[in-house]
Amino acid sequence: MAHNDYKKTLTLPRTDFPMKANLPEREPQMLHRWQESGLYRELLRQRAAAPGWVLHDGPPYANGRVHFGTALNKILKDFIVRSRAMMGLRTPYVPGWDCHGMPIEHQVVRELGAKARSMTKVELRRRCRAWAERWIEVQRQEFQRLGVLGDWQNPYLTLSFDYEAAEIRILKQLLEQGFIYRALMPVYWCIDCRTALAEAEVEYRERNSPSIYVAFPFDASGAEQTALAARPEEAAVLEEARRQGRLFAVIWTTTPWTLPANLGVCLNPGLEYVVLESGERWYMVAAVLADAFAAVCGLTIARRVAVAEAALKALDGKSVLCHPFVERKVPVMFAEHVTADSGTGLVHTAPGHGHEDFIVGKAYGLSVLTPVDGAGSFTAEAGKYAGLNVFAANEVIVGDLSRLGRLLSHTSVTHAYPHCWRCKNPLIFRATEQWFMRVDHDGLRRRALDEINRRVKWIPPWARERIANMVAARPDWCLSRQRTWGVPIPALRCLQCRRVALFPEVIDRVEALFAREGSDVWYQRPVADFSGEALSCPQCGGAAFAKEEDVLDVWFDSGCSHEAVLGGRAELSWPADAYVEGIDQTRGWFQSSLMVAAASRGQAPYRCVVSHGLALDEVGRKMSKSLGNLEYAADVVGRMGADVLRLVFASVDYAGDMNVGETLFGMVSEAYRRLRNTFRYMLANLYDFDPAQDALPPAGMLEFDRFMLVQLERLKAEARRAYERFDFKAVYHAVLNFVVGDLSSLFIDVARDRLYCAAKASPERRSAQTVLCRALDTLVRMLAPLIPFTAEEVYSHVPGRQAASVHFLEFAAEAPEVADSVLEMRWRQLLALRADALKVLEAMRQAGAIGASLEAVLELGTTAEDGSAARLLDGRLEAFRELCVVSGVAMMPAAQTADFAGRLDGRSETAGDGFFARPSQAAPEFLIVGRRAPGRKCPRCWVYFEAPEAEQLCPRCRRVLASAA
RNA sequence: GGGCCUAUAGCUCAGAUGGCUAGAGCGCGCCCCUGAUAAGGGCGAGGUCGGUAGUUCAAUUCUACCUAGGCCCA
Repeated sequence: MAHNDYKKTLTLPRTDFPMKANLPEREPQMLHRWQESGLYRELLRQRAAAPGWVLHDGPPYANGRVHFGTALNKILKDFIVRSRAMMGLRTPYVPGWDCHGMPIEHQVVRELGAKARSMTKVELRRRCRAWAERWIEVQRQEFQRLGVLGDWQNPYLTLSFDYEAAEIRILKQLLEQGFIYRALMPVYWCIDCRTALAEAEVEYRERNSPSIYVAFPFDASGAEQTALAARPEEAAVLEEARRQGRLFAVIWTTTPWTLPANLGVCLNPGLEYVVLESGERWYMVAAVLADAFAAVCGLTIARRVAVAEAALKALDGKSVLCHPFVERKVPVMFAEHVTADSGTGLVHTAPGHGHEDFIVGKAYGLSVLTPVDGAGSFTAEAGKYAGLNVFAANEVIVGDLSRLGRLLSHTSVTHAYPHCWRCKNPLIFRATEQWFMRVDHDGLRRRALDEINRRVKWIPPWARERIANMVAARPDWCLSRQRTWGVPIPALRCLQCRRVALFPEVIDRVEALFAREGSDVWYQRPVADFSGEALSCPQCGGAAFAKEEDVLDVWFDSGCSHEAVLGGRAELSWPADAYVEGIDQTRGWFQSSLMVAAASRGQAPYRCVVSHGLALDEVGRKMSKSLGNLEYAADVVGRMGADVLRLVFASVDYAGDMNVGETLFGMVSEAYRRLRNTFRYMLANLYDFDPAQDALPPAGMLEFDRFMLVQLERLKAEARRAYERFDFKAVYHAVLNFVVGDLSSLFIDVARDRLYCAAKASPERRSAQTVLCRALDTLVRMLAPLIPFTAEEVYSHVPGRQAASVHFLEFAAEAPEVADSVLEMRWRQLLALRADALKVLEAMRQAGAIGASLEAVLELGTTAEDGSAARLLDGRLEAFRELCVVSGVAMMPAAQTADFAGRLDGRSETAGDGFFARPSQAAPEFLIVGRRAPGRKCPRCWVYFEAPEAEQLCPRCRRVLASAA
């Protein structure tokens, strides 16, 4: 036989599985097949009897394409749903969309331009609906393309009739329970969008504001005051100053425009105050801020008199101050929100323009003055400022203060100021009539906190404290919006007394009509269809009503989803097992859902909340259109495939923000190729293997192969634990380490000789194949939740398939029978010895003595006198030879070992005529010597051997061929 | 200003109750193989574990403060 003919006698790898993934083309085909075969439905059918586990989808906003952030969220959800399914659970997943709200209305109105103004609400709403539906379709396609498995044919939409009806039903329930009230209260107000905004719709941006110190004169005409100073002579001086109009209380503000609405000045009861003499005037400020105040206002202080505590107390609630430019006496009040951080320790208070101001004002019985309309212009109540825009008025007011001698300092500050999240314009705080949900009614806040702290599991754990802090501090929820695109609040206004109210019986009719015809009916039908015949105003008995047209906050829409979706679908259940959203939803959906559920059901709507960080760009900047670094999922998927994008998200720690860029993509693409190729190699060596027939029981396998099975068990357990705690990066890294470290560079390298050269059905080859088959089966299941397309493709080539799709399977079962700690320990030692042997071989290679490792033989010596070390290799010399992939391994006589030890003389390596030697680092009693292999290379297996010239092949290959013949 | 969080090799991640020369994969450098081949293998160089102070026989691991960054709030 000619030399190169022996190749035909080998069992070389063989497979159709392509090395090149070509995911952008292959994945859509796979997706099509899944859709055709109804994979999602079939999976649920197969798990029909299994315990359910529900991830409730937080609805993305139906506007725009799917970018990295949205993709990250859906992919994490898919990891979770798929991995729970592979734990044997029944995991229905109903995706949803948030369809109402300002962003859509904004876009639609902008596109319509001037036409929008002449449109009826119903027409405008029709456009908004069409807009939302268009984007839902786009996103639906894009989410599916990412490989996200769910009920895409029947998603939930907040604009669907039944959803709107459910939402109205919850509103009614909350109303009847006493949570809903209407009040005049300061709220964030966007003068551009002309609507109230929820906390969650506010974003803080840097803004330049005026910074002014304003003097409020003490009322000179008033009756004699309590002595402000303790010492009689000082008190007399101050009283004299007051009578002459030379005594002032000083406040600091950055919103001059709120001064027309000023109704008082707040002090902190815990602070000490002083009165400073400068020129003719006396100024009252907090003691600790006195110097800073004087410096800012450029005042020279002649005298400093402490204000007596008792005198201060006596001022409480008394209208002893004059408004700086309006004919108005205003009281001194005490409030804890006043701090000594900045300003003067005295705070100008306008109940119509500030939350704390409102609360203090309420406590002191002040009215709520709001001389500003919805467009941000002063009303007649503001006197001479009527008609002015509030921000434009700043300058005018400052000018007036200056003329009147009330302005002590005028500079500007740059600070974080609330802005509208949609139009990005600065907001104002303005009291308007709004609908609210009362957070402290019926112990709601306490119950919500109880749920947060005791019942719900938070991942990562610190998310608990965050939401708890927020809920503990949150104000009542402003539910109403003066917009068109939303679920109408079915309130009626009495035409006689103008009182606005919600009536349960009206809501019942509304609910029924919404369920049948959608919420447009509110605008289409006459009021009588809702009010019924007998309705009368509880205040005045009036019987004529008009419809109010405020809509519900979109956060209330989505906050009801647990009820509308989990409570309304047979395959789902309440509460959800998990909510999974970005950490920003702590103030959004996590909270709105919780408030609604805790109020209506007394319980959180979720058992567990997983929150993730933001997807940032390569250098850690937030992705945004304006920066031009916004990446769309579809672009990456079209370039690299969904599985690579998914693997990217699987590889990083989602608890924090992630820098997602080309570096990461490059790295993960490489890892993907590595995984894919190893799969390919495993498949290629299993083409003639039927696990049912050919697999060996562990007891029948080679020691080394059994050791590999033990490693595989460890991986299995690790991955399972990682999936259980939603730690996908741990799965990713564990799998990659196993594939690269244990399989590719170790097992495959070592077992290759057996796979290729041993007889096809020989135990040593079947043993190796059994390892490959079990590893392949385990890995393909383990990775299925992360890379569903590739896993399916691999699985379709796996011998002895048990299901039509890998996604119907469960994670590989544990195999406790392979555990063998003695064997494991022994092979760890052998591997350590191998690592040292490889260093010897490397030294030989560097010196040009060998190329391939089979060109070398090794000799092992042991310096341990009792010979215990050598026992490690007892009967395992051939196994160790395979492990090192050399042509021979032998033990050295003691005398020779001593000779080498002498030559080494403590050095880490030595070389001489035809040998390289080094002591083992792992097991110092061992000494390893490498030499060039004697004899010649077997043309079949490439192992060097010594034999008479007549023998072409090595003894092993001769045996193999003889047995085959 | 307040709350919560993060900071380990160029990159992505490990490092349990504090304890030997801090690990892995990728990338990088050098080399090998050509029967996984637009593959595969070996060896190697990379880290004062954000900084400072403290507790301790001993700190990446505990405490305080600081710096940088993130989210949320004022």
